[in-house]
Parts: sequence; C-alpha cells; structure tokens
Amino acid sequence: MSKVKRDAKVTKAKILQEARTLFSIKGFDATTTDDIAKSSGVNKALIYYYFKNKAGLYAQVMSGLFDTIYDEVVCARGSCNSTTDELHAFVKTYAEYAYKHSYFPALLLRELSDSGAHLPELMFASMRKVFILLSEILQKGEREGVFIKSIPILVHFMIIGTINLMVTTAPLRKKAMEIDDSVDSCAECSTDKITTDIFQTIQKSLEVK
Amino acid sequence: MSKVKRDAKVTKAKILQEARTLFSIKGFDATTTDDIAKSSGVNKALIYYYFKNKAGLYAQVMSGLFDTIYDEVVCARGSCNSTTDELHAFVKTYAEYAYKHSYFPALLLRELSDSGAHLPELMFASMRKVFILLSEILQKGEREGVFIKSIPILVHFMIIGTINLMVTTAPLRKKAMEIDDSVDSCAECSTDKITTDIFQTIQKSLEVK
DNA sequence: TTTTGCTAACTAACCATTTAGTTAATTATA
DNA sequence: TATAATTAACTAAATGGTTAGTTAGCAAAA
Repeated sequence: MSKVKRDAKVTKAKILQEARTLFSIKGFDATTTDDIAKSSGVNKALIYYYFKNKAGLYAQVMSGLFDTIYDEVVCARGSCNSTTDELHAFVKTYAEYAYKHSYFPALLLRELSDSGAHLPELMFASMRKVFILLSEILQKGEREGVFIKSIPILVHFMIIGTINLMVTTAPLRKKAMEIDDSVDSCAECSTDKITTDIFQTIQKSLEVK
Repeated sequence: MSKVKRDAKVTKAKILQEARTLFSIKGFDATTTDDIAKSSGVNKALIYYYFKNKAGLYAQVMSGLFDTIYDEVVCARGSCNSTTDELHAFVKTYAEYAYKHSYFPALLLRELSDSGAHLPELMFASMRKVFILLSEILQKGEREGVFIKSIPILVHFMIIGTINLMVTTAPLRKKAMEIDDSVDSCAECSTDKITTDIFQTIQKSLEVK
C-alpha cells in the first residue's frame, strides 16, 4: 500500500476537475471558491496557492476545454480525404463536443458576453487556435477550387454560434414545445440531424457554381 | 417653470432607462442596485418600491428591448415586395439593431447562457415573438416555392447567433488583428458587409435548384 | 387627512482573498 | 543511518469589502 498523503498533481487536478463541473453548472459568478474547495475536499486557500485567484482557476479550466476541442478536431481531420470532408469533420466534432459537454456552450456564451473586457490571454489563445484551424480548411478549399472565397470568421460564427445556441436553448425549446407546438423549434432533433443541416447549409453557401 | 417634484411615471421611466444602460454595459450581476439608484438620482429603495426586486427590473428592461426589435422588423417587413426581401429585411433589421445597441447581444447571450433556468416568462414571450416572425417568412417562401423546406430555428440561430457573436467579439477581433493580421477576422467590416454576407449565405442555402 | 412618493440609515449575508500557522516530505549533514 | 534543516503542501480562522433587500418615517399631493 503506497497511499500517498500529499500529491500536488493529484490535488491540483482534483480542484481543476471540480471547478470545471461547478463553473459549468453555475457559471463563474455563482460558483464560489468555498463550493470548489468543498467539492474537491480541499482547503479553500489551496485554490490561491495553486491558481493565484478565482479568475486564474477559471482561465485554466476554460482553455483546457478549448484545447480539448482543438485536439479532437485535429484528430478527426486526420482521417479525412477531401477538404469538404474536413469541413464536415469540423462541424461534427464541435457539435458532438458541445452536445456531450452541454455546459460548455453556456460557459462560452457567458464569457463572450462580457466580451474581451477580461478575457484571459490564455483562453483567448486557445479559442483562436480553433478558429485558425477552420480558416486553414477554408483557405485550402479555396486554393483547390472547391470553395468560393468567404469571410472565415463569419463561417466560424455561423457554425459555432448556431450550435451553441441550439445546445443552450435545448431545455427552453422543449418547454416551448409543450406550450405551443405549432412552430417546429427542433426540440427533439438529434445531434446528427443538426450537424448535417448546418454542414449542408455552410457547404451550399460555399459551393462553386 | 412647472418643475414637478414628484411624478411616479417619470421616476419609474428614469430608473428603467438607467437600468438599461447599466445592465447593458456591465451585465446583470456586475450592475448593483446602488449603481442604478445613483445614476437615476433616486433612492435605492424606490427600485424595490416600483419593481419588487432587481430581477423584476431586469426582466422589464429585457422584454422592452425585444419588443422594440419585434416592432422594427414588423415595420421593415411592411415595405417589402417579395418573400426574399422579407428575409433580407429580417437580417438587416436585426443586424442594424444589434450594431446600434451593441450592448444588446451581450445581454442576450448572457441571458441564454444560464439558459431558461430563470428566464422570466415576460422575456421568453418577447423573444419567441421574433422567432415566430421569421418562421412565418420561411413558411411563406416555402409555400410560394422560392425557399426549400428548412428548420426554422436553425435558420434563426444562424442569423442571430452570427450577428450576436460578431457584435460582442468586435473589440476582441480588433485586438487580435493588431497582434496578428495573417488571418482576416473581419475586424473592420461594416454592418452592411456583414448583413449582406449573412443574408446571401442563408438565401443560397434556401435556394430551390 | 389619507394616500402616494420618496429618503436616510440600516442589516444581514455573502464571498474573495489573506494571514499566520501546522504538518508532511525531501534533502543535506554529521 | 539517524537527524537536522529546508521546502512544499496544506489548514483554520479572520478580514474587509460588497450588496440585495428592509425599515421607519418624512413630505407632497389628492
């Protein structure tokens, strides 16, 4: 039995994990450092010991999430054999991640809503990496003559904006449907259906005639 | 000089207006009732006297904003002579409103980010009205054979999601450009350019072949 | 004089951050 | 190898500031 009583790595990881869960559910403001400490079974001061302050912890949580998405897109892109496929992989990977970790879109929207004001460098860099990835796909397609010239950031926001809103409003749309189902708000749509529809929309708009 | 010393309507309106401004700039949490009271030149207790509590005041501010957008879209739609034109008017009106009142997208995203959890009925109804309006345009186009069948909520989110993200990230994109301008993030794009691009994308995807 | 509009002063709770200290683990020394 | 010195990991308990909401009562209007 090599029961280690103290292990900085484990402790730090535990705090990060609990913080991710709590920030996810309740957002930055509503999550208290007391909450995080309690969930992690750790003294509150350790948060300051390891992460400087609440904001520092948050930044690390968030860029961790973006890095994961980035890695997943890169991975999915690996098994593509056309640029159109790569675009599809981008949409699919992002959508699947967003639906699987449904707290993520909420965090992202919240973060963007107090826009840049105090967006940590770390997080900004991680976010940007994902955008650059899409830009490359679009540029490649353009060079190959399969996509028309586009404004990358608009394509990017069209994809992630739509997905994020679909995920965050899911409970809302369900509630709405119960009250009034005269207009289809895709309350029961599968991730796959949504992915497909978004991809097709984007693809059609990029199509070379 | 008919300087009225006491007028409930005027006082209430003043509070609402200052609240709108402050919530816009700083969001719900970061705006304190003390701030609002001070800006309005009114005692804090009056907020509770007129609006029950901070959340009540917020709900009224937000649905006021949505109602304004709704009215503007309805108005713009009036001078259209084709369904495609109506779609264009929808995008244009929303984009112009969002850019003119650049705080609005931030408020909306923030509100949606703690999704429905405590979205006041009043606000939800005002939001939904705008969506229904777009649905009608899409259905009409479908009936006339100018649009293919689509999923209204996806089209809606594609429009407002993109616009909202473009507005909220404007300062961020500007900053990003200064650091690295190798990828175009549309930092200097005009509202008009963005409106046009979004409209064309949506239209192309709805096109009947 | 009764109701409505309004204010100053207050409270109770919360919460991020700090401080001052303890205990475990590691390294150096005898 | 035992022990002393040092560092790293951790804790309990404040601190200090903030903020939503309340209360009791005054002043103007009806």
